[in-house]
Amino acid sequence: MVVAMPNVNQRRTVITCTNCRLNRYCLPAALNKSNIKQLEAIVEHNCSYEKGDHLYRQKANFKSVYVVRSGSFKSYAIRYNGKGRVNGFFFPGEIIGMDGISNRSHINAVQALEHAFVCEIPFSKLKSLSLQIPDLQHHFFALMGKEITNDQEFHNLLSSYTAEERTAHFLINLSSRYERVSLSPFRLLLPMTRGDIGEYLGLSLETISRMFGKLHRKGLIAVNNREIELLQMEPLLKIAGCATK
Amino acid sequence: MVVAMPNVNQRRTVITCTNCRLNRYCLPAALNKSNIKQLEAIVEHNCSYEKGDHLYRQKANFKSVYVVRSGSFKSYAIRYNGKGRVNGFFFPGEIIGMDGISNRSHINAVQALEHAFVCEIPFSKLKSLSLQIPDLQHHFFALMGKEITNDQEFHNLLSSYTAEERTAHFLINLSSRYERVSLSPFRLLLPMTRGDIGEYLGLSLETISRMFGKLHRKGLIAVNNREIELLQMEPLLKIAGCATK
DNA sequence: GGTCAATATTGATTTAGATCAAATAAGATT
DNA sequence: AATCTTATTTGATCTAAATCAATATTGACC
Repeated sequence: MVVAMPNVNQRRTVITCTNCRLNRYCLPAALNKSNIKQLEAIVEHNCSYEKGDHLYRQKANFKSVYVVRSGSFKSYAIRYNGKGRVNGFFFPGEIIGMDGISNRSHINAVQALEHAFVCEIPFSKLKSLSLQIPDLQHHFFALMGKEITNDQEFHNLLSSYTAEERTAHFLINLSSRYERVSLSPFRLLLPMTRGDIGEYLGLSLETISRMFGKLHRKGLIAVNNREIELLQMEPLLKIAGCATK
Repeated sequence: MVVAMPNVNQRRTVITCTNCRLNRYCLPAALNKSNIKQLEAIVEHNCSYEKGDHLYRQKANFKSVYVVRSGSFKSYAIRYNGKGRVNGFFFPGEIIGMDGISNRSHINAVQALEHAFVCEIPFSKLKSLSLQIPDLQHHFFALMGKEITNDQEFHNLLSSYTAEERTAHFLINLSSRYERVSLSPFRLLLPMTRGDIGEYLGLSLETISRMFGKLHRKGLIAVNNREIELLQMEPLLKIAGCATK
């Protein structure tokens, strides 16, 4: 089995925000030491999930947001007419669960793509703490804002990009998210299937496979099943519609 | 000229949140009377915009969020490669500007589709006030959460709906937003062009025109230029992929 | 190691919607 | 009212990606 996201926090010591290797990318990033202690107190650390386990299901009551500590997840929604599937992937340091804030129940289901750990943050406690710690409130507004801008940029992608452009964008996006948590940005181990990627990008799984082939033939990537190597970033960035600078 | 959104607040009296006819759908909805007074104090009421005026442009500094009081707006983004266009429409009672929260500058431009008034709420003041008024913080989290779930549902639409389904969904969505502010949910006066709708839905303007024709031929809507009448809601809801309950 | 199920690739064919191209129609400007 | 511009409709043609179909590969499980 390919383990895309190495499980980096398996030591036996008690894990806290203070000693977590992801604390620079997570909520503590915005806080001073004493505030971090306060945050730590409301967080349930290191909840474990096996591949295929659900973090939550569609329409589940919303009570917490979650931060991925290791492993990865996909979120998906199926409407009553059967339409719509994967709408997000989550990697270490990223927050899951904002789809439940507005009406107290999740519109998506979230499932582990591999063995994974998350930290659970009860939202009511997070809100209370945010009233006391302005930096925390500010940071959480910023995180939600980031989610909004990401989703809107994705709207552009789905409404105006070709299959090749979407595929390149997907790889570039993954690359920068891997890099953020000190994983190689050039050698991507994908935890999801071609089918998952296709649903996410609004393409068929066959098209994903073909686009990987096309980018490979152009010499921009190397493909070995779930392992994708990015060989030439500049042209990839260009195809992906990202400013290269 | 078709005036889609009648300007409902043109009286000469001083306009405040307390006497605004939209206060049930806006931030004050979550607040008690004394809190509303506090909110009122930080809001710049009734800024006026003519058709084509920009509320802000891409990359403009973020300082405020805005609530539409009357009229309507579209938001759009153009990437450096020229791809991507309209990504949102805004009607009375709706909030504009969340695309600037995460990194202090707007990723979209927002332009008035007709003569319009907005209220401007400086975000730093809103954040400070939210620290004092838990209900306000809660409500703003909910509003941002709503934006997130809307965007994600739109992801599903763009990745799995046919042209006809998207068009029906668009009309149904508009209908419910019009109804929310006491406008007719069955007689929609569209302030935007077919081209705007096409960009928004990831379709060509010709396809929008054809889909309006198709829904008309099925007897579900009547089309008279920018005026669309919804004649049969049940089948429309079905095509739009909405549970009819 | 061998079997099975899930996943991925590759090719052939089809199709939904884009694009190209006029012809109208509506609004704006004089 | 007359002109000009912008928006809309409708038809003909083209094409990107879906779908259908057949292998091939990989990983999971006895």
